[in-house]
Amino acid sequence: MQNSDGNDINTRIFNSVAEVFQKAQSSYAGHRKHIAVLKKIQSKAVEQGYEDAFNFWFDKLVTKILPLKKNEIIGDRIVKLVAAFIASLDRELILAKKQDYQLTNDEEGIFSRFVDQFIRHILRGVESLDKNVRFRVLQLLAVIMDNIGEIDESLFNLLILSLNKRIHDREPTVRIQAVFCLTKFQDEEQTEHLTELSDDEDNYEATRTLVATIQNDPSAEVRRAAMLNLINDNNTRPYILERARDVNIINRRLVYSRILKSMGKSCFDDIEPHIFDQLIEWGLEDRESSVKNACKRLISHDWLNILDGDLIELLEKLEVSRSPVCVKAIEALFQSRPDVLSKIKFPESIWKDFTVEISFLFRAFYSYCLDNDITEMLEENFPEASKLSEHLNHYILLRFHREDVPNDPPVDLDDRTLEFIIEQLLITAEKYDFSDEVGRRSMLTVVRNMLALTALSESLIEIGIRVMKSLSINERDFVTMAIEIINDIRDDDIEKQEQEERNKGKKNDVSDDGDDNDNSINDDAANDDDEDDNIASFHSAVENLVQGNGNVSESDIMNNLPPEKEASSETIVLCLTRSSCMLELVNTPLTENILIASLMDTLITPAVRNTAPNIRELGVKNLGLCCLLDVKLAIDNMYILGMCVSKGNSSLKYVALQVIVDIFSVHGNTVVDGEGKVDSISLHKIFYKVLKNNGLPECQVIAAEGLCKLFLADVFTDDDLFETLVLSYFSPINSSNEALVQAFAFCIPVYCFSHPNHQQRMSRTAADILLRLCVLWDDMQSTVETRVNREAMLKPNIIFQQLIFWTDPRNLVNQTDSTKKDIVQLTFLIDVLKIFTQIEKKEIKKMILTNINAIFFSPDQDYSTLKKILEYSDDIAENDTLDSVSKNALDKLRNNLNAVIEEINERSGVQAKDENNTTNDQYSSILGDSFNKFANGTPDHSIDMTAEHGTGTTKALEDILVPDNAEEKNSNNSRKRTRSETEHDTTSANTETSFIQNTSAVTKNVSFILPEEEEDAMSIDEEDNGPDSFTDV
Amino acid sequence: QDEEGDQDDEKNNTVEGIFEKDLMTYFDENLNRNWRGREHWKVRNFKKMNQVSKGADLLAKTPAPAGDATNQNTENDKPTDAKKKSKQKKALEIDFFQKDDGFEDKIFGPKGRAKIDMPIKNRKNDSHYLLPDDFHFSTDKITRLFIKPGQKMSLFQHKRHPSGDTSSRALD
DNA sequence: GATGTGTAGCTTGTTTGC
DNA sequence: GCAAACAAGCTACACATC
Repeated sequence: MQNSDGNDINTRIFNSVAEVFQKAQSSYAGHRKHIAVLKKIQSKAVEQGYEDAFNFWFDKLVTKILPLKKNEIIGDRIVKLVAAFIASLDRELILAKKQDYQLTNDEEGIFSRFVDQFIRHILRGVESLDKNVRFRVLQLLAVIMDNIGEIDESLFNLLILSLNKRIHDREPTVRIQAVFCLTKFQDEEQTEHLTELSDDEDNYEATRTLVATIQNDPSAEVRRAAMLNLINDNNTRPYILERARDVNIINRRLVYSRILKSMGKSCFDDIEPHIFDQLIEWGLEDRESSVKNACKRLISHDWLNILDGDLIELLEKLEVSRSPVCVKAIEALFQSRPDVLSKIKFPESIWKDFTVEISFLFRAFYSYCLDNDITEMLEENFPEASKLSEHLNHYILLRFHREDVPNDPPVDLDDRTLEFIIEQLLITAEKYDFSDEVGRRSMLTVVRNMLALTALSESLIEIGIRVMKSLSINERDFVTMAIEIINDIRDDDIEKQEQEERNKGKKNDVSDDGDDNDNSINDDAANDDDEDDNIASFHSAVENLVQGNGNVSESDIMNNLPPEKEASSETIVLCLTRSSCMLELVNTPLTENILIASLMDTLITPAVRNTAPNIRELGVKNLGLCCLLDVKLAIDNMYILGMCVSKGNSSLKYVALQVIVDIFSVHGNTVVDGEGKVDSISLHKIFYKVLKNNGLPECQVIAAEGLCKLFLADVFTDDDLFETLVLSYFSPINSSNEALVQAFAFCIPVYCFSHPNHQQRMSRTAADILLRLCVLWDDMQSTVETRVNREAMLKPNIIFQQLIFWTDPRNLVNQTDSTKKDIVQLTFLIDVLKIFTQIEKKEIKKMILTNINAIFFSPDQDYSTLKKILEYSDDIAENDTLDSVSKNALDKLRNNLNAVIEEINERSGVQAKDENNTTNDQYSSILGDSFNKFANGTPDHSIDMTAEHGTGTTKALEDILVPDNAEEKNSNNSRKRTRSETEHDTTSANTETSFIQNTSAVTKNVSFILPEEEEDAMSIDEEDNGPDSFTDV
Repeated sequence: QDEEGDQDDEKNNTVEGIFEKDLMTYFDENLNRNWRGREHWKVRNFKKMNQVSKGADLLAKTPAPAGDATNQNTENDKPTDAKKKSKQKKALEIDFFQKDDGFEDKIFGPKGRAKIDMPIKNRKNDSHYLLPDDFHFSTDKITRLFIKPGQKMSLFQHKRHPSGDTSSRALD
């Protein structure tokens, strides 16, 4: 080949290819043509023996687009061009092979050499330092992956190696492309190497990598790419569907709008039932409406259409009796598919042939029509009440007295099914129209008879009682009927026992009951070391305090001898279940409800004394429900309830705690602190202890939620207890108690934003909370070994942000124009600035300062307070050595403050006459008055409040205000010292002692977080007498 | 200013007591996204009261943090700037005819292993980036009594006395 | 890590085509 | 009559910058 000719051809190839690229970069428009041209250039080059030259220049030109950013459209166009070119070559080859053409010129070899060279070329950039290059390389690989034919093993290995590295690339965009590439290897590997489906390590490698990625990649988009491209088979499906709870909204939505939708009918067959239920529940209960809507659409649109609009079949697939969320599903369906709604009919012919699905539809349809006032549909489909009761009775008979049913139904329904149908009918009945007296009476008879059945399940008891309530004339009528049923059940049992005794002879058989009780007592002992003592004191407490137990002696109870004619424990449970369901629906005071008082004597009080845990718990619940109806009863039983919480086993604790909270919710503080009453401090201590005890997480949640309720209701107003509450939210030992964290995450902001007084309480305690947590965090960083444990603790900057948000007056509801003047957050800031010097770690100082500008300032706020903040921050700026970031933040704060203060000065210039002669301090007194005449939460007010609650933490908080050693050394700032000292005079006589107290308070708090070191350290109250204190009452 | 005063009066007359429900939905909606709490908490505007309760905006339009006034004055430049930027972007074109010999070396250049990989600690996450169980705390849940869920307290009626012993009277 | 800007992936509403 | 196609507008997340 001649040199000049060679150069000429070489150049011509370069120019031709470059020209194509040049044109193709500006638009997708001519791509078809460009590809044809490229092919022509290639084949001509090959003809002339310049195959390598073509490949060389092609690769060289593609290199040019590698550094282009992700969003650069030019890059995408060239990538598309390359992909289309390769795809076109590949397609031609396949077509040729199929049609068995003679491949004259080794097209296959040309193609594979081109591809091989191309891939090897761009792989040179796969580990480039430029992230864009890595991105483009993998993007190119991803788009050509489907069309590269067969590649040799060394290249294959190189590719896999590179991809497995890039799946851990620093950049999410690169990882996404790596995922795209890897997905192309799944299918091939499985078909190539897998004859049977197994999770054999080597063969499943790509899929395994993708599964690891879908779960562990920090980027939502990468997980999304894996989710949408992972092969969907029995092995991988759980990992894909699990993404219905991905933290990312889009990923969750895609499970419903893409994954499940595309699965079509196989959703019902190929997904495990419990996962299927979960998916529906997650979807319909999602916090995000878009996810919820996607799920609703899937069910009511896609799935219903798949099943040709057969609603019953859809309900079958949803397994309505298994998953309670189906109620929501069908509601959504009714709402979005009026066409379906109008087709639903309930002719009388099917009334006796109800199935699970039909009965569910019946109940849901009725509720929907009722809620939406669709009277014509109600009239058309639902019969008069007497008919309903007749049908209900039919199914009750089938379930409980099958022998009495004359004609056995064609289909044999099992007990569970029948109970479900009965439940649906009862739910319908609760809201049914019983204006027809005949219908009402017949339904009442049916329901009363049903409630007398001892084999009735708990859910049917509950709904049965509710129906009875709705049928009753008044509450008295309702209570009478319920108690009649309860008495009958008990009397029957006693009669039965007597009968048996008469039959068998003697009472030799102490039977199972006694054994059961013994066992359960042993169970209790396992839970608590000193359970025996507890039971003793428990019983004596019952003895002394439960009303109307005059005649039973302690020894009777201790010996566990049932009084004569006592019903069996099974029967007692039946009675207690019914009575608690009844009591839940009663509202008239006990004084007007003599029957319930008698129920207390005959059923409830003995149950509270019972040694069987389940009976005792039911007894306490019943007792609690009665206490809600009578303040006197509540007062009398506060002590025993407190005992149950402090000495009982976990489930008794759980119930009793709920009862105490409910009593407070209903009766307020009248139940404590007075003659013969339990004092509130003791009860506070109980709450402290439960809240602290992370061995019983469920009880912690009740304590937390309960305390929040009571604070919200302003029943509790103690600052110390409140601080404890907030501290347990942030405490790392509770970080794994999700329910607790979520309770606080909801309740604390509701509390803070619902009333200025609430926000002020937060503001008063916030700085101390922050300081304690900073100290703890610092401590944990140095002492705790594992990263995971260290990360259980929130970083101070997050805590600070949170506290700033909670104290921000702009978040208050019921805002008035005085909100702008609110200084509740500023007092928090002042407290923080005061404790700032106590913080030693630069790191923490930085975290506080860099967030300090989230504080809200406005010229409407109190001048002297703003001025004070400025002075404090000036002090810090002068005396602290800060890194530049902290300093910038602090300067920004000072600038903002200066601007606001300046604005106040300007405004007041109109009012104040001789402003030139007035010092700032004088200003403060003038403006302080005039600017705060509307604001309730002035600094004076908040100080008053503090003084009012001057115990425990508050003391500690005041102590914290005292400057620490470092401050004293640095005492050239006389102004600051003077201020501190002045304040200090009002709170404590001796600086030295205060300082010591302060350190001890901090230490003490540390042990609160790590309770194993000091048992009662959580209780900030200094003089906690320990567990026995409650018995001293 | 006068307008605000009037609105406030109106608020005080209408809001008191009546809008317990509105307050409840207000809290439910605004705290919806922060249910996970702790590290997943994010600052977000507590704003949408207008839509929740009919006319009365219980939450005054939050005054924008300092510099509110400056927003409207000199804003003519910004849109043009944006347009310029987008034009500049579109103007980019590659000269495929230019042969730059050092180009490939720059791109494929030396491999500085360190920076291009994700830190090891980020490669595995025990949460698997899944949400925790949702316990669905809501105003509805917390206003109900524990053992008598049919009975609800009214927690959001605004009461005068912080001691408030009788103010939490439970309602049906 | 705080901040501001950009953008993917919808959602909504309207039009157009089969 | 329904679905596809399209623009306009929205929001959570990602990216960029300091």
